Amino acid sequence: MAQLDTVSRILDTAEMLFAEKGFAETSLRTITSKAKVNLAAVNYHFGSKKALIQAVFARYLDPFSERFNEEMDLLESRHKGEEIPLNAVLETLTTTVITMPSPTRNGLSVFMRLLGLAYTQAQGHMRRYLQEQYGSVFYRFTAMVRSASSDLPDVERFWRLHFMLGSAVFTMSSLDALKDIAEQDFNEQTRVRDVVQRLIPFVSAGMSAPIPDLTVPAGEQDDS
Amino acid sequence: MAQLDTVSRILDTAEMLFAEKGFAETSLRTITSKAKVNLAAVNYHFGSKKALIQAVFARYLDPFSERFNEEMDLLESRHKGEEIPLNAVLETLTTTVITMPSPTRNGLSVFMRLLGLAYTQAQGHMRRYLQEQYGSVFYRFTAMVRSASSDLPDVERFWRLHFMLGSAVFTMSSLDALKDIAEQDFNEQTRVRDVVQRLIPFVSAGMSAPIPDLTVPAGEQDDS
DNA sequence: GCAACTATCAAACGAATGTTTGAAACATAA
DNA sequence: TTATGTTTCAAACATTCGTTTGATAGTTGC
Repeated sequence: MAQLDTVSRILDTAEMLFAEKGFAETSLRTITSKAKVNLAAVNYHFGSKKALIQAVFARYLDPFSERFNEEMDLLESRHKGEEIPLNAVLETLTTTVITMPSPTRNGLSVFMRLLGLAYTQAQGHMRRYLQEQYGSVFYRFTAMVRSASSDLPDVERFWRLHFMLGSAVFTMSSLDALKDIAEQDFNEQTRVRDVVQRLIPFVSAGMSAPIPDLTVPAGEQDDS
Repeated sequence: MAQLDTVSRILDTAEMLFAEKGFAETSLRTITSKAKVNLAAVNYHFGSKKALIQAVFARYLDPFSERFNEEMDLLESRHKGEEIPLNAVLETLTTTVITMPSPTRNGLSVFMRLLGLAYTQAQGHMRRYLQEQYGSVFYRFTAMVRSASSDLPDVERFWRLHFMLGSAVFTMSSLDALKDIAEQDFNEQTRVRDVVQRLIPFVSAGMSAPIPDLTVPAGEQDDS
């Protein structure tokens, strides 16, 4: 019990601080002092700071990817054979995100922020870890998007998928700041699920936008 | 000459390394050794690391915001009195970005990557600096977007504006990697302007997507 | 040519970081 | 109890960081 208590106190505090300040900017001393555990506890229980970061992610992503896989199973079984509309695919993702029970009481916004950080702050080890650990879930999702937008040329869909990802990741990673601004400017409390539900029609419309004409106006230089 | 050489060698190297690894992860020693200048040179010429970071941004953003203001002047004079369509506003922004001469040969992707980092890695001083220094340009842009989408509720536009920004910054900041993948997967050379021209209809469609219903299903908890 | 200023440099400073150590406290089972 | 294994703890370790220092060279103005 004692070590479990220590372990999860570290995880809870680290998660909070990482989401708040980023990984490099959060020191083990800050974590351990705020968690009221000894400094050496992190290295004892996790091995290293890197391993702690991965553990924080794993606590969210393991149940998430499992649930997301189940939801995708369900979605496929509901549309057996027939084509799955893009909106259904997107909604499966977002409802999984929204209804995910959180390990801590911090809820969705911490998870979002962590995901955003993972993408933007991750150099090397983190990106590799996420790829190896959760790459297959992501691949399955993109495959569903592909068959849900079979009318799109492959190149076009490739870019739009990343436009979509960009909206999500970018918004997530500065979600708290944006929420503050929004609440200040519009006197209206914004819930995370609201942001996610605003995101859906946006990216959905973007995905089915008219395909642009890429003809280059004559006489303009090429910058590859 | 000698000090200008040192100053710009520092700026060039810092810019490259910042874009590559982030701000906190890039040490002055790495910068100065790669730039072949003395370690103390940064503090001598810039005063501090923070000031160096700001100088790197200023070298891009000063000419950019100036040009962008001019382009917005032009756009307004072309639509004197009448309403400016959203697409025109967006295209003004993107063509300014695309045609911006870069201080270094790194080009657009470094600039975008820096912008992305500024948004996601910036705690405190950087965000404040950008706000104080270039807030007015950004505000003018958002004002144009506002009057170009006057049918949208303010809150909705606020979030969509950031979705839009997210697509752009995220895509552009990993543009080199994405371009490589795209060329490898689709055997097709992609120019930066192509990506931008794909981006426009995407975000444009997103901006005029149907407004979502944010009703909370009964019996679900509130996580703000 | 001398003075005043500017720029470079090696070296050190103080603070902060992640990690390791070895002893102490605690728990578990024989 | 005794013995074994696990967890906590204060302290120290070895790096690394941004910054400062004081001496040395280089340049400019008179």
